[in-house]
Formats: sequence, C-alpha cells, structure tokens
Amino acid sequence: MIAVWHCQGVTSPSTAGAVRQGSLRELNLAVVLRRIATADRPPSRAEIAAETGLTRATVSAVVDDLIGGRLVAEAGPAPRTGAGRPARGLVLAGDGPAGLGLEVNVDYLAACVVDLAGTVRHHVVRRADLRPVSPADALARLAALAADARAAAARQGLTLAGAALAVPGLVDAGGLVRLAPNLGWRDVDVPALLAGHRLTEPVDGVPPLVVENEANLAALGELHAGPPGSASFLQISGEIGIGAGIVLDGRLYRGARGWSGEIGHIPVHPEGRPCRCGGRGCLERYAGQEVVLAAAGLAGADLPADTAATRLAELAAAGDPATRTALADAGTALGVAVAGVVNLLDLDTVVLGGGYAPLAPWLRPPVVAELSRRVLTAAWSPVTVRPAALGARSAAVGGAASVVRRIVDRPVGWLAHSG
Amino acid sequence: MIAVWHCQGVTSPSTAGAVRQGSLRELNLAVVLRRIATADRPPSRAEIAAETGLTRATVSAVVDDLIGGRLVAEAGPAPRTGAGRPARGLVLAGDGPAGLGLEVNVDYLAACVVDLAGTVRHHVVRRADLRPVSPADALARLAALAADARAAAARQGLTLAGAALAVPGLVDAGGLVRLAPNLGWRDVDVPALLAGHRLTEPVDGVPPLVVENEANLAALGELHAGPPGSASFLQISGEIGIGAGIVLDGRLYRGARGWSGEIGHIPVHPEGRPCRCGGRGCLERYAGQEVVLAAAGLAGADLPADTAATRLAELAAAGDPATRTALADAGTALGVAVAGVVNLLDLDTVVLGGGYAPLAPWLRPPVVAELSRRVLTAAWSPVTVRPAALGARSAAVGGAASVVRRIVDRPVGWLAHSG
DNA sequence: TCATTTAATTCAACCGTTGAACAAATTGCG
DNA sequence: CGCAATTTGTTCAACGGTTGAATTAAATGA
Repeated sequence: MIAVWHCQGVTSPSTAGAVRQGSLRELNLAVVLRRIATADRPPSRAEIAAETGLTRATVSAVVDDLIGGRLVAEAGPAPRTGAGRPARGLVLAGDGPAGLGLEVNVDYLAACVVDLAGTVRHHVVRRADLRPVSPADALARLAALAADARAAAARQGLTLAGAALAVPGLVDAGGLVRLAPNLGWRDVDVPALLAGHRLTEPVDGVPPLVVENEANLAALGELHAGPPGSASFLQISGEIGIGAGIVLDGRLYRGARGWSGEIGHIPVHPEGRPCRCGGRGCLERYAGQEVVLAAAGLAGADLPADTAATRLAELAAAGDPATRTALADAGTALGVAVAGVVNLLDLDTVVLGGGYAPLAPWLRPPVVAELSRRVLTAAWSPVTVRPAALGARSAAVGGAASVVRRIVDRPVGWLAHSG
Repeated sequence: MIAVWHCQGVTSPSTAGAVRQGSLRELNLAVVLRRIATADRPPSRAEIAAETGLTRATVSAVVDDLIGGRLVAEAGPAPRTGAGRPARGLVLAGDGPAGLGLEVNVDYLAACVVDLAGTVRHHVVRRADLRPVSPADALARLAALAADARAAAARQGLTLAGAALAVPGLVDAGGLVRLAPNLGWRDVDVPALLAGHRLTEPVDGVPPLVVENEANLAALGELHAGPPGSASFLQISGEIGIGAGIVLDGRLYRGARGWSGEIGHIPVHPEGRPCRCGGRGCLERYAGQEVVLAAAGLAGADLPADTAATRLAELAAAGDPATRTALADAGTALGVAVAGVVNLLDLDTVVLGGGYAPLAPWLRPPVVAELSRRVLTAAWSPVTVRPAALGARSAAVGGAASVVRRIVDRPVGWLAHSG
C-alpha cells in the first residue's frame, strides 16, 4: 500500500500554522481591516460585527487598535431614517502607510506611490534609453526617482512601508535578475545594487524590496484595478518578447521557479521560423513587436517600445493596409496560442496589456475569432478579451499595491512599527 | 485615481475568516493532526510542541482530544539512549474515518477505500462497457460497488466519511456532468441519480459526494503518492481525448468554471487536421489514442481504452516499427504542446498517466527532446518527465484521499460526529 | 541505589472573545 | 416638547484556551 501523506513541495511557516493566544487578535485585525478595505461604502462597527460573526465588543476593540495605528479613520455619522443611534462609518486612513512601486524598462524608469485605499498619490515616468546603460547606473537613476517619491509621500503624511520593482525579465527568489534580454541584463543582483539606498521605512513582515517580473506586477495591478468579475485571467504584454502575467483564483501564479508567463515561446508553427530561444515557430516570431514592425514596413526604425506601439496604432487608425494586415496576422497567431492556454487553464478573461494595449482594437477581432473556433467551451461561455484598465503604468501600480496588500493582510507588523 | 480594493472573484466563507474563541482549538487540532500525518516517523508530544511553537501542555490537551475521537493512536515508547522519560510516538488511527473513492470510465467501474494514513484498504475494479448503458444504470451499478466497499470498510472498523466520484468529462460545481463525450453523457445530474443510495456517514464539513473530472482526481492522487519534490506539475492522461490534471503550488487547479485540463485541444498545427471540437490541428488529432492505433494498423479494432494502451505497449516492446513510429510521432506532438505549457506555467515535472502510463518508455524520449529544444529554461533546469506512480487506479485513490484530506484539515467535524 | 535527564501532566495566571447590561444618540409619535 | 422605541457603541464579569512554571513519571547510567 502506498502512503499518501508525504505532501511535496509545500513548506510551512516556522510555527506551522499553529494559532497562539496572540494570533487571535492578529488575525482579527486583518479580518476587520480587510472588511473596511473592500466595503462598497464605509461600514460601521455593528455592520462589521454582523458580517464577520465577531461581537460588537470585539470589533470595537479591534477598531480602536486600527485607529490608534493610523490604518483606519472614522467618517462622519451617516444620516439615517427611523430611530436609533447613528452609525459611524470607517474608512482606510489616507495618511498612514503607502507602497512604493518602481519600474525599469527598455526606455523608461517609473516610480509611484499608492496609499492604503489604492489611490495613486505620486507617479513619475522618466524617459531614457537604458539598453546602453549598466545595471548599476540604471538602478542609481531609479534610486533618485525613489528618493523623490519618498519625499513627496512624506509631504502628504504617508510612510513608505516597502517597495516593489518591476523588471522585464526572469527573476529568482531573492531578487536576482537571471535574464532580462531586452535590457541586456544577466545575473543582476538588484537588491545588492540598491543596498546603499534607503527606499522605505522598515516594517515588520514587509520586505523592503521585492523584485518581480513586470508582467506579473502588471497582472497584480489589473487584478485590483480591473472591472469586477474574474479571478482568473491572463494578461499579455507584447514588446520584443511576449510575456504574460497569470492570475489564477485571485492569486498571481509565479511558477515553480518564478519563471512563469513565457507565452512568447509557445510554439504556434512547430517547424516554422527559428527563434532566438533555440526553438522554432514560437509565438514571438509571429506576433512580437519586431515582426509586426517589419511587416508594417517599419523595420530598422529603432523606435522605443511604447513609441513603436503608438506608431503602429496611428498607422492602423489611418487605415494603412500593411499595418492592418500585420496586426491581423499577429492577432491570429496570438489567438492560436491563447486558445490553447484557455483550453488548458479554463480562463474566462484575457487582457491585452503592455505594448498590446494601444493595439487592442486591431488585435482583438482575430483573437476573438480564433478563440471562438478553437476553445472547447466557447459556445457556452465566451472568453472576454479586453485592453488593460491601467494602461502603461500597471506594473509600477501593481507593485505598490502589492506592498499595501501586505499591510492589510497583516496589520500587526505596521502597528508594531507605529505604536 | 483608481481604487484597487475591489477584489474580484474571491468569495469569503460566512464568517469572513474571523477567528472566534473556539477557532483556537479547532485550528490547533488541525495543526497537530497535520503534523502527525506528515511526520516521517511517529512524533512525540514534545516534538510536536517544539515544531509548532505551542506549549507541551497545549499539545497534550489537543492530542487527548484527537485520541478520544479515534483520529490518533499512541505507539509504543521508542527505545532511547541516555537518561530521560521515553517518548510516546503518535500515529494516525487505522480504525477511524476513511474516504470512499469511486470511478466511472468507458470500460470499467471502480471503488476503493483509503484510511487516514493513506493506506488503500479496499479496491475493486469491475469491467463493463458503459457506453451503451444509461447514466442511471451505470450509477446504479456503481452504487452496488459502493455498498460492497462500505461493508468491507465496516468490517475493518472504518467509517466512510465522504465519497468522491471520478468521471471522464467536464463537471460543474454541484456535480452536474456537463459533457463526458467518451461515455456519451451530457448534462447528467450525478448527485440526484445517486441520492437514493446511502454511500457514507454524514460528517460535518465533508460533502457526502463530490463529483470531479478524473484527470483532476488522478493528479490529486499523484500529488500525494508521487515522489517528493514537485508542488507544480501536469499530469496528462491520453485516451480518445487527452486530458490533464494541473497541480500548481501544491493545489489542484480547476479553472474558472471547473473545466481546466483540456490539453487535447491545444493547437499544434494551426491549420492541420480538423478536430471534433470545431478547431483544426488539435493535439488529440496527433497524439490521441485513436490516431496512434490507426498509425499502428489497429484502427477499427474497437478495443477498450486500457486494453488498447496495453496492446500498443506490447507491440512497441516487440519492436513493431509502425507502432514505434506512431508513438514517436505522438510523443513529438505531445512534446510541442507540453513545451508551450511549461514555458507558460514554469512547471518542473510532467507526469504521463492514464493510457499514457504504459506507453511512457516510448513517449518519453521524443517529449524530452522537444522540451530540451523549446523550453526557454531547459538548459538551466530540465523538466522531469515520468510515468504516474499510482498507475490506473490513481483517480479513485485520489478521490478517496481528498475526502480523508478534509478530515485532517478540519478534525472538529469528525470529532463532533463521533464524540 | 540514586542523580540526571527528558517527556508528560497539572496548575494558576493571562489574553482576548463573549453575552449581557448599560450608555449614547437619534427618530417619531402623542 | 417630552418620552418611548430603536439602533449603535461601550463597559463588564465570565469563559475558553493557551501559557510558563512546577510537578510527576519513566527511563538511563554512574
């Protein structure tokens, strides 16, 4: 007989999930804060008690802690009809912790600050061609943007509790950028290069800097900012390479080694065009930006990535036949690859982000056509294909939002810091 | 500014995760039981305290509850060297709850019983061609096997706490089999058809019957029974169609509507052979069992699925060139599709299950070859391709194990039942 | 035989939730 | 305008369960 309890790969936290006496309050702080964060309008203590099953006494005590720690504030009492003491609404504080989102891409650097409520309080994009620049230099420039963002946050009464950096490549745990081909980076230890810069305040339980693939952070941004409805979706970002952020059941899926999302190397013509990855017939050889530019007669123009997308959108909007054909062919190839993914993962939404977002009007029809004919369940349940809600800044915003999410998921770290 | 707290698709349990006074003991029962279940050798109370961070007093009290509820038993004290009170080892009880695993497939019915320790205590496969049989009839025959299994369990002092049924098709939440093409089933309400049969004892928190796709349950079985090492893998099952169970980060991934795993409809030649799904060039038209049988000269033999796989394995082992070429071609197509999946999902293990398991010696080399040339990270981190550890009974065992897993994850349901 | 060591049990204290009681703040009716 | 009714928020003694320390149990080895 074969034992089935050797569960593989799942490593437990150090206390293995044990619930200590102190865990009660810690977890209930998170539950109540989450309830305030996700409410459609400011809830009262009594409403929170009704929804969570905790008593009004407990909710009152927990809310006292959250108010004391500047995570929550009271709104004015709501006007009411009928007898009864007016309820005090509770909202997320606008002057407590915030997340710092950073991004290095081929032709720009970005920094933004997102507060607890998810509001973007600062956002700067600095244009620069970063391919000829060393990683140390690029990160030094980024640190300057981060310092500006930190100062701007302080002026607004916000404390940066952590940072997340988006890069266009494969990132190991620990922040080592294994390969970012578009930047020419290989084995770049980003945390080490940024170690001399104080980006944020130390908060227990929040790593000071998380380095993550930009498609993954963009998907996180989209998860929170997108229209309601889908907890599983694919967000595709098409530049030279084609990457994807994958959200399954409301959570970002990073893969066994953190290298998920390489949709550009799905074979769409198995013995087709050679690819720089060593394979043949990869999606990026049929729907990558270089291919579309060449087919549109723009090969060798050496445009920055987002300028290239804008240029293609302008040509397509003007009715240029070569550009429209190139985008239709790219959309068809993309549709073939995505159809396979949808069949395998049973996704109901596909988001066109990155360089594909401005080209969505011309990419979407052939993608939808391929999905209609190749997805097994398409007749019952069509797949939604839409452009990204956040547009170009989704990676930095997603990164900042992920920092803020850690505070909401575990408020005691912040409360210990500020109390 | 765009709010990011409208988190979509994640529905909370009724108390929204609030931790009540009673939650302490409930959660710690689960923590301690999990520790006993996953230990390499019987742990003592002191060891459990050291590993979980709970005090020895608390662990002692929790273990008293688990022993009283017949979930845990004490082993004899271990011989020790040096002074000190000998420790009493703790093991999962062999005479408490068990799970019932059931399976309906094209040419057989199966029932098995798995106890808390994961040991298979009863397993029966009844051969029958179920395609001409109505769903009601097929399920009536299955209920008879289940009654036999229940009696056998009772004779061994086991109580069946829930059942899981594996079917070869798309299953909605609630157990409606939307489509099982190989059985000719469409919109079959399995729980309603089995409602007149008492399969198991009612246990709080354990659904009496879960209906699930067989590739998914097979993957669950493999997750627990497979060799240590991978929390993310794809388990492929090739019969007429080709399905997959997907395990990501230690959890079964079912998809937005529960219809994940349709790897057979990944396009490998976009304008290739027409498929019955309406698309062209789908994997199942290149690597499905019917295609391999035809290429091996066995078309029209109308063999049962697993007999067909056995027959193909015999021919290949005997060196039949047509069979070997057919398997090599199928392996190549399979490798192309799987390479795309591995690039997207960053998996490090692929398991050949179902009808592919006996053919693994001939399928594996071309699959590995395609992965080597098409997976972006293959040079750094090769993908493991291996046959399934559980073989043909993995779906029923996986189903039974998932029932048992619910007991271990929430022992208070069982304790309330038996106390 | 007894000191030493380790495991398991017992115990009073503490933390945080709890249900009930009480206080506060309204509306609406007579 | 006064007051009953109603709802929200706060206070309080009690309780459940964990806790750290003390005690008991069960061995080994000098």
